[in-house]
Amino acid sequence: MADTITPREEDYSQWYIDLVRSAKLADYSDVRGCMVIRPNGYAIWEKMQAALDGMFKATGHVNAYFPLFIPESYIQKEADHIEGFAPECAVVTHGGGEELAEKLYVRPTSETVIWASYKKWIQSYRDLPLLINQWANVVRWEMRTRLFLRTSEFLWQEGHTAHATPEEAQEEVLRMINVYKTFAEEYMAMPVLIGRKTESEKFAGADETWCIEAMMQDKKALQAGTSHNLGQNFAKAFDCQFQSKKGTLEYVWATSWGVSTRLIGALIMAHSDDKGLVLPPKLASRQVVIVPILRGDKQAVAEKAHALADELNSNGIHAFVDDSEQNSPGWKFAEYELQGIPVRLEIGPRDISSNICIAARRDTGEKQQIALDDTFAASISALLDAIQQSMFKSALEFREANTWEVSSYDDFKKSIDKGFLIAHWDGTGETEAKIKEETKATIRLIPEDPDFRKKYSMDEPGICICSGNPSKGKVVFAKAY
RNA sequence: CGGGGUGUGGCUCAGCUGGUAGAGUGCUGCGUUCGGGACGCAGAGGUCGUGGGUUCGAGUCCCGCCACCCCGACCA
Repeated sequence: MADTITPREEDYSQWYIDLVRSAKLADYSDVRGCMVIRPNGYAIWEKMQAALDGMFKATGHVNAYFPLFIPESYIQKEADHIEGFAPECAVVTHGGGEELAEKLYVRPTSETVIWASYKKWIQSYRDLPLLINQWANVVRWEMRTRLFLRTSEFLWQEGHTAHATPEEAQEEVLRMINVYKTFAEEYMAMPVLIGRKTESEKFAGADETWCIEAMMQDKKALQAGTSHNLGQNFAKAFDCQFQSKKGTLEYVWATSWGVSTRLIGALIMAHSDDKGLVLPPKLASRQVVIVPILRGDKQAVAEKAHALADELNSNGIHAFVDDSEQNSPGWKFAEYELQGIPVRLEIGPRDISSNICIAARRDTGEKQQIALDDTFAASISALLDAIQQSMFKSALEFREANTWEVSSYDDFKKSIDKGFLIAHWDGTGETEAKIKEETKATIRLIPEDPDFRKKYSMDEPGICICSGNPSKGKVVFAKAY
């Protein structure tokens, strides 16, 4: 037997760790809180990068790269920013054997170093908008880490844009949070709620933070992406002004937005099961594994398997054959299920003689016969599409089945482990903090999707579940990662 | 930072009242197998986290240190 995975029912947290390690997605490193992303895990990140990068370019953004090291004086320029990030920064004090005149912060995020450049690049309204994205690693010295979900160093992308008007900036904030939503739903097959963060949950240095929130299989919430409206905060901190068409000097309006390797954790916790990883076909670098049953005329079986793989690959489906004789077919079935390959094809002598093969889908485990005629590639392609759709559908059904409206605080406290709770809130930070203190639930977001708001009649005024004060509308509470 | 746990072949771990290190799995070779984690035979592989101490003798007992993991408070 290979590694065994703790069942989700028994210990969800241990299941997650067991899965990450036995599917060879990541390993712990010898440095606290850091992980090695193994090829199986990195392949998922590469697929994510490719899809997102295409979407960023399609919305007019370009890539650039800014330095890892940030002078201490930069970090200190924006008051909320330093307050939010300084405690969790790694700081370089020595270089080349000598103490540095100014400490260098290993970037926890790049607003400051980027705005130092933007100040030099922006003089006129003609220089705007400036739409730049960077793929990079960042370091945050978190107190408690968890593979993919929160590591000391992680990979991400961060978009940083500069605009001439607040309206344009806000449009950008919404455009990008919607790009994330599209990516989460169409590629990750993971439904998300879109909305705003409360004052206490927003990004350090932002006027407003938008986010997408997903529900994991243990019914906890995970923030999967954020898009911030930075107002003129960083422009003022870095004295970045431009001359408008009218000739006046004005501060630039800014946004920033990012998603990280945390998405891999989200993907795992949204779909995978006790047998291992379950990957949506669009994010699987290997979509189909062909396992030949090598008996009888072994060579003929192996050749047929390779011919099928070739046919799939030439139709844009990523297929490969495992014809090694070291491991039995049973071993291969289990191994590729662990690795989350969406479709497995079995082909043996008796299939060849009846001109079929057996297809097993990873998400449901269902097996079906596929005809080996000129409809073959189209059948597999349709099967992959069906898997992608059905994964999204079941995740959505799961979220909907675990979203509840509650109207009393007693009910709220009793229901908090049951998923997303929709309840009235008086809008104050005090109440928010009290609820968090007493129930560990936080306000995940103030949803903006009109259909969602309507479904739960979120715009109707009411009474705050905790304070009993008037509430202008409902928000979504949950325990979160 | 508080609480808990663990450091012994690549991995997971066993090792009792101290006597000079073992299993499963993985790995290498050969052969038989192969439609749900097959089997036989033969091999390779360990300064027992680290520094001291007790002892004729320490993986085991004592003291210190280090590291990592898990559960909480903080965060993407």
